[in-house]
Amino acid sequence: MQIATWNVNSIRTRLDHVCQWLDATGVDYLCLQETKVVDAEFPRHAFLERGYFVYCSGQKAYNGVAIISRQPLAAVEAGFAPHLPTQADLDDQKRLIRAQLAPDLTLVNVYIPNGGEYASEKYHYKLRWLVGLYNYLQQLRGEVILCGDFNIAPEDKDLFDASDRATKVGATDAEREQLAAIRALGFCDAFRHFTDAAGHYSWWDYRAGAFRRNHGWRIDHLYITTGLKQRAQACRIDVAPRRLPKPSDHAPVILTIE
Amino acid sequence: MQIATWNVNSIRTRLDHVCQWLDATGVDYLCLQETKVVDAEFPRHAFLERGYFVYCSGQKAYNGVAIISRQPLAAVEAGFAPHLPTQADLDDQKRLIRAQLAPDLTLVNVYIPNGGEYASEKYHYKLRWLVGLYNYLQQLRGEVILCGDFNIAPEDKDLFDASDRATKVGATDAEREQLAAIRALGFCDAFRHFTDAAGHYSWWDYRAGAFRRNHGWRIDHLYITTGLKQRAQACRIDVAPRRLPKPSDHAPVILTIE
DNA sequence: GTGACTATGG
DNA sequence: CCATAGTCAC
Repeated sequence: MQIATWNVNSIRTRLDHVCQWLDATGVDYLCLQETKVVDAEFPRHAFLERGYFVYCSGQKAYNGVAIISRQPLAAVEAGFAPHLPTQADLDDQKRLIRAQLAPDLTLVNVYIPNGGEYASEKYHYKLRWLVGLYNYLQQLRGEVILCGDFNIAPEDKDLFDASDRATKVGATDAEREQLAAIRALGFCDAFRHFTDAAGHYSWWDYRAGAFRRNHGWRIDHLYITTGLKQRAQACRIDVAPRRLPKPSDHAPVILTIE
Repeated sequence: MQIATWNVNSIRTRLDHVCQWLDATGVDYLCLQETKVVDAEFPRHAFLERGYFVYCSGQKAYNGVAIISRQPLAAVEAGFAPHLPTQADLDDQKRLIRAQLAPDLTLVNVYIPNGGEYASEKYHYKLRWLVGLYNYLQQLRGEVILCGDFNIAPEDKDLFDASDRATKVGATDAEREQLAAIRALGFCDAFRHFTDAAGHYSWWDYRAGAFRRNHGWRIDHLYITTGLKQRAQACRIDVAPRRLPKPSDHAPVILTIE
């Protein structure tokens, strides 16, 4: 079974790339972020005709998440509110969708805020959102796959240049600590389960030839609860779509579990 | 010798179409309108590497004209001012470029204002501009090829629906009278030299499936002075580029003279 | 409908 | 650098 996460930076603009990639890889579950489209205008047709089911939670212009699945999914819920009505205010931005893959297996797909400038309004919103996510995950039961665009490089080896990281959003202590707290709920970074190597990235800025020079960040992650660790067989980043004309700035990350 | 006129609706966006078309037809002179780019950013390279010379007069976002020529051209001048400094005010918008093709042969490439709504400011500007063009042409000597996007259908058979034409900009009496005055300087509509047939158009609105239904207008013209009439061998509209994906709303018109 | 502009977000 | 929205022009 293959589960992938991909920030597509507009599903309408990237539809051809995503469909070609789905046809080539045949992943079972594809978690998308930054779909940038309201649900009524999500291009479901392309997925339906390939035998996939579409579950999405989007908005105009920004954010938006979706799960594309070979199987129809149960208990699909968007946002925090269904489980944590106290933090329904964080649902104005469409950044979370979850589904039940099996009686004991939940899939959570997140698009964690970018964070803007260090110490800005957006930065604090990102930290607040991470607390919200912590609360949300805490009340889940059973095995969980938590994936998406986290906009956080967990370690210095997960970004090409960790200098000045005290104020480098995506690599600051406060963000990493929030992510560590989430991990402490029982999650394992599936990519790091297989390699310690530096230089593996999932995002490269469009500017300044960042991809060509491999000036990237590993910010797209798949986290798995302990019960899934022994079933995990591989986790890799597929750089190929980032090489295509008019690519997303992110590459998909694929987890294979038996 | 082939001379063509084509409103490309952005030379940067249409560069591939124009180059393919140049390669296929090998026209000697190509007059462009609505290049929508300042001279410094005109994509000359694509033409230079095909053995063409580029002469352009453009501005940001709107208007802009250019002559692409197999031969280097002499006496290239942009706007009215070089010959009629009194109407230099009409040169704020880049709508005219001329060149000497031979000692006795001048090529004038124009992008006549669209005219907006009937009786609007823009409509009156169009009529003023036509007077300016009349004055400009009057002082030229020798044979002249005057071509471009005139935004005027000379006769009712030159548009798909001539009803309500009293207020239909592009087909009003005032515009046609100005065009007739210009023609009376000694010009012949090269296209009409070869056919009287209706239903031949050079522009179709992007909206409402206008092209598919052939709801067009013949507003792109090549006018030739009497001395050139006997040398004219054909004048045709090439509809093929309008069928391509992401086309200009205009088709090129080609005059063949011996 | 298409393109270019400005602004914003990333 | 890329994508979106809103605006304007055609």
